[in-house]
Amino acid sequence: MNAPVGVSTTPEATRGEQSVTSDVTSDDTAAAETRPGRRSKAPATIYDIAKLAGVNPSTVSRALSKPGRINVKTEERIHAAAKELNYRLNPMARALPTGRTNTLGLLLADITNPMFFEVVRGAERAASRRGYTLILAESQESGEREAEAAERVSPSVDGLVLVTTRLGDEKIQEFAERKPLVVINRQVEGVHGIVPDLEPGIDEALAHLAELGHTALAFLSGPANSWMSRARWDALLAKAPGLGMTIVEIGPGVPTLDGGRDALSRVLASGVTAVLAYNDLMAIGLMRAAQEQGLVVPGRLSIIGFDDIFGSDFTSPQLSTIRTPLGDIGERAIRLTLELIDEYAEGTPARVDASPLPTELVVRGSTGPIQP
Amino acid sequence: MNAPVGVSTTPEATRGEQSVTSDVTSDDTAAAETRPGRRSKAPATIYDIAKLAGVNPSTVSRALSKPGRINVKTEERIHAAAKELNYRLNPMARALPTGRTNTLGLLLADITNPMFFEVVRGAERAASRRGYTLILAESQESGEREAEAAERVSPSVDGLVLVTTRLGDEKIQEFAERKPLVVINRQVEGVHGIVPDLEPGIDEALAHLAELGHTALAFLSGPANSWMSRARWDALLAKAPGLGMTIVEIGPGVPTLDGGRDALSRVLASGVTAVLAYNDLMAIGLMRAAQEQGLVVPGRLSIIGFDDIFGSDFTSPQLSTIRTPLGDIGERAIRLTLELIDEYAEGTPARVDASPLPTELVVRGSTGPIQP
DNA sequence: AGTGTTTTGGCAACCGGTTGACAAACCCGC
DNA sequence: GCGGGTTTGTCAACCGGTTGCCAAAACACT
Repeated sequence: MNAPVGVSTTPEATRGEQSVTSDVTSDDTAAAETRPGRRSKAPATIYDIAKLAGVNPSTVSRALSKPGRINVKTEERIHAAAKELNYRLNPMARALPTGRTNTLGLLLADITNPMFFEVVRGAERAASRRGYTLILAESQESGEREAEAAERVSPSVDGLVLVTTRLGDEKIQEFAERKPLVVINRQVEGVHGIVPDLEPGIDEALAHLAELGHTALAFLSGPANSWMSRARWDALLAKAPGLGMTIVEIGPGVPTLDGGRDALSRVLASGVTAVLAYNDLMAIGLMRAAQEQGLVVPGRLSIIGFDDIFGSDFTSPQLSTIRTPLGDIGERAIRLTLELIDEYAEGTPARVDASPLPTELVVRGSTGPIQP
Repeated sequence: MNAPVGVSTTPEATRGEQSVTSDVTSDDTAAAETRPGRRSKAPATIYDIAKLAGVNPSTVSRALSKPGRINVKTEERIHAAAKELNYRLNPMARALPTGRTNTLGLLLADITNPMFFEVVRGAERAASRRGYTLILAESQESGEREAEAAERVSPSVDGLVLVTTRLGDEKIQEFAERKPLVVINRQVEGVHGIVPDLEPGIDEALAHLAELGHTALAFLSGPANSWMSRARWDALLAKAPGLGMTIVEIGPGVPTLDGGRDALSRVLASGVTAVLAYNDLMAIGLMRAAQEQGLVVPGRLSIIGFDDIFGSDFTSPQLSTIRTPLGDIGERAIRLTLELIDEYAEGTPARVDASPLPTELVVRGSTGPIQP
């Protein structure tokens, strides 16, 4: 009844009224000058270029983004005009009709966690290689804020990467069906995920501890909803008994220095001689707390972290840790996201690179022979 | 001669052909369902809402962004429709006519430097409080890449913050006249800058060292084009002699662990007993190199860093350092940028908060009495 | 010279919002 | 019941690009 039907428009106003003067072969240098006003410069548009080069705006558009589509001579003229006007494309104007922003969102739980350094580096590398810009957002380890951030960022990116997300599976799946999405350090039904291969690192770590004579281990687990914490625990649980070692889980805990500190009393009470912590931050926190109590590491307690973050070799003793190939993970996540975008746009099925991303043990000073 | 003049258009195609069925008071819940297809959901637009609510799109626009402009009854109906369609505004479409993206760019030299943690945190806090989203970009300590990043990010943000930029003054001024721009840790003629007040921290540090008996100091300087490195050196140079101490500059060096390491031989050769490094990373690098040579810190060499970054208390001994209020700096930079944006848009002159951002000495273990 | 084919460039619609201008509808007091 | 002032909602232009369609121009080949 009230649907707007067949509205007719009056003729469109003339967009470019002829600017009589300004001979095309203008006074070269003088052109760029900006007189007084405040921050004057209204950036040049393709319409300005078109006028200057004496062609249609659509021709400018093509000359600039479809090399070869246009006569070489014209193309050159247009490029010259663009340079003269110091033209730069308006990404929003381009995004509107095409729906592509050439931008990817990377959501981190906590910028303050050095774990993300290499992920970001790797991601940035892969993205810029393909001409994409990354936009980083932080969720402060809160699922709610993360959902909000994803919501906010989502409309202006072509794809999303969630790093060690705190979101629930359903929420993730929901986002995944709106946009190409990849999760890092997590596996969710129907969603692409990039996870390291824990096995080699864990095998080495367990062998290393066994060799040092440890038989009673503890795992300091991370947040209860952390997929990766669970994965690490599951792997340890599966392997340790086979080597004749006992292992207990202590946690969950917050994945920070304080989370590690807070676990000390439970660690001591458990009577174990070696601890694997969910991540390096917790390992370091635990180590510092132990040292403050006068306990010597590794004499009294051997400690192993996960990830090999920046700073894990600042401590004394330096931290032994199971290194995760974070840079590769970030890089691969972006590459996969890009594949998904192509798949969505062009129908070419994404090839997913399934080669393993192995972890490895880095032996430093925080592990040692069991006290006689 | 070839200017396009007075083009007339044919009637605009009907945007919304009446979708006969779908009674407005639709089957509530059932509506959201998405059938098969690939990632189907084409997001709802204000046109969809308009159709559903039986009003004009412009009314929808106003209902959504100008509360009060529209009859309460209609507004409610529109909000209901928006909710039902799970509408979310397309930021690009909004940005195009208004020229405002509600987005700010933050350019960092190196994400890997923990110095930026708190800056980013503070900035994020201030930005999101005002409904702005931050875009982080990294320049990897290269002026060229930084210019490129600024160039790339600039068109899609309302303002820019440069943190310890490696750009030249002219380049910075150039960007500043295109967009509201604030620099952190730098002062440039005609550009707004946020810098900490070095004096208190440096005074305390010098007094502390004097008290410990040191009389021969060195400053490990950072990159040659670092304004902040120069500022720190200048302040030290101005103060040290007055306290009866000698001071030499060793540098320039790269502002990383390795930069600090590499300076060791020159430090030892200089015969000083205490060193202030351009930043904590260099200080830690130097300390570690010294310890590897069997030199005891602080016995043989006292070391002070700058900034108090994450991890500066991981070392042993823990690093004494001159703390910079990084979070406040990030926060204030964003607030100022926002003021500049308002000034530009509404002409209300920006009020700049000029209260000092004092540094302070944090005494930990890396400084001690001079060896007898 | 005449016809067929390929290039080249212009036209106008479109992406999804915002906004100035204006007219219709409503409200008011007298 | 009427003039004047407000509200409310519609119209259409606009932001700055992209792109399908098409006609004109250029080129090729008999």
